[in-house]
Amino acid sequence: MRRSDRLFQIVNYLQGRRIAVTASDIAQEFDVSVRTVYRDIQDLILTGVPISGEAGVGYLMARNHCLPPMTLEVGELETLMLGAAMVNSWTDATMAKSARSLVSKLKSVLSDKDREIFAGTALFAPYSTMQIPWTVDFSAMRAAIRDKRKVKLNYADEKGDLTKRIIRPLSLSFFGPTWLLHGWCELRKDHRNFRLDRIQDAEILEDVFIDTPETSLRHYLQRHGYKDGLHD
Amino acid sequence: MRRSDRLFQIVNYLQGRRIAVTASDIAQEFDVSVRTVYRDIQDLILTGVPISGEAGVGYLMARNHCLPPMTLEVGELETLMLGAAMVNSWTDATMAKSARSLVSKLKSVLSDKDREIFAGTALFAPYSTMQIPWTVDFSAMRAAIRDKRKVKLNYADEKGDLTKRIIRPLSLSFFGPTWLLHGWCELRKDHRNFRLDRIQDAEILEDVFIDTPETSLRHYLQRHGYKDGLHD
DNA sequence: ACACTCCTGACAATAAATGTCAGTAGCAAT
DNA sequence: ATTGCTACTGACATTTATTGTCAGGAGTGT
Repeated sequence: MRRSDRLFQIVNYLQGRRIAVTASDIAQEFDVSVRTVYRDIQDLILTGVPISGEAGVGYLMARNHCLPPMTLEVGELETLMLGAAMVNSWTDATMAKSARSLVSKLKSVLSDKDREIFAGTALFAPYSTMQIPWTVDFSAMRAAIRDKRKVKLNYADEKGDLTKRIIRPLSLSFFGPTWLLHGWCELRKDHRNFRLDRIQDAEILEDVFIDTPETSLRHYLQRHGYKDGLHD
Repeated sequence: MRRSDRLFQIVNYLQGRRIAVTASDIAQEFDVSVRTVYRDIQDLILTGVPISGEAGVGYLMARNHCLPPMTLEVGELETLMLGAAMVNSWTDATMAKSARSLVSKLKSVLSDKDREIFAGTALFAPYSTMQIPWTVDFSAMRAAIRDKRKVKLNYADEKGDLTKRIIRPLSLSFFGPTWLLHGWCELRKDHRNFRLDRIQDAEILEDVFIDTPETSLRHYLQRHGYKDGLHD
């Protein structure tokens, strides 16, 4: 095994671990000496990989994703940049921040010639006056989806009629100029979509839900033949 | 210089060249022997870099972009995937294809654990019934922008009134649920934006334009304090 | 045929990486 | 304070990988 391959695999190994890993563990895993592990870790840190090590504890690494060298075509890179611009303009402050740091990282690894090409691509996704504003906390809602927390909504339908309901939030979908929150509605006992701009109020509850086949996102997507061309 | 660094730099060197480059050129550029160059090229090809070599000619490489190993946070990778989904759903078939191949490449380098995390992110950008359809050839328009070709438009404004005008196309901007073509309008002698869905007809002309300070995109962006947070 | 290139194997020389050993330091528990 | 458990570093002999030289083969165009 080439050293550069081993370095890459050490990073993946550390990321797959939730608790600290000692140099001795790594040495055994990769069949090298502890001294070599110390050298490898030092080189990884020098190239910017965020590994922290504590005497008596071991090594820890934040949950990042290391991508190996990749070759992208012009169109793919344009997709990446335009996509980031769209996320920056059409999601919330948290995701916008991620989009900006992603672009910043890309720019730092692209050559000057590559950067010139982008200046000439002329594809933008600016902040848009056509956006319909929403007051829901996007990140909090995402956390509720992830942690399977029920949410109490005050929702105004297209006629302006208000309803209160408890839902199991399952996903968020971009329907420019707005977003839809998809969930299982306990009031209607069925799947429903809610436009973020029509949610008057959303309270994340302590109640946690467990997916059943009927109430799950997977079930809904399969039943409706979900189509964005990217997900399986 | 480490060998892995040199390999990466050889790729960048080849991409910066429009005509074939001999092993001898590369050897001089990097101060190594020709035999070493042959070995390096072979290793690059083995790892998937698309280099073609012809006896008597030299080496050629398609205009791709090689990214070195990168470390992305979860949010950045989510941005990337959601962005690709947005581009897939809200641009044209050409860019959608690039988006799909980008996602495919990413999936092929992500670990199984990483892929699980994405299954749980629950952020989508499906094909949307709210999209306002357009008949303009998006890719042809992008080519006109790139090649600085004037375009003859039949345009219907919001009242439905038709005008014919010749413009210098400068950029495309996403204003979900539609796109705007920005250009210098020769009829109005000023910058104008045109919704793609209101363009009845667009004919790319053979006439080529040269930017002047007044008519350029740069000028317009500076004058209007363009804001998307990603471009300088 | 000649010129110009890519390509490969073999091997001595050079460079880089590795493992062993010794020593230093930090943190927590006893 | 001592012990146990770890991270850390330098030195040096040994091992491994890489490099350059040399020789030979092949393809394309003039």
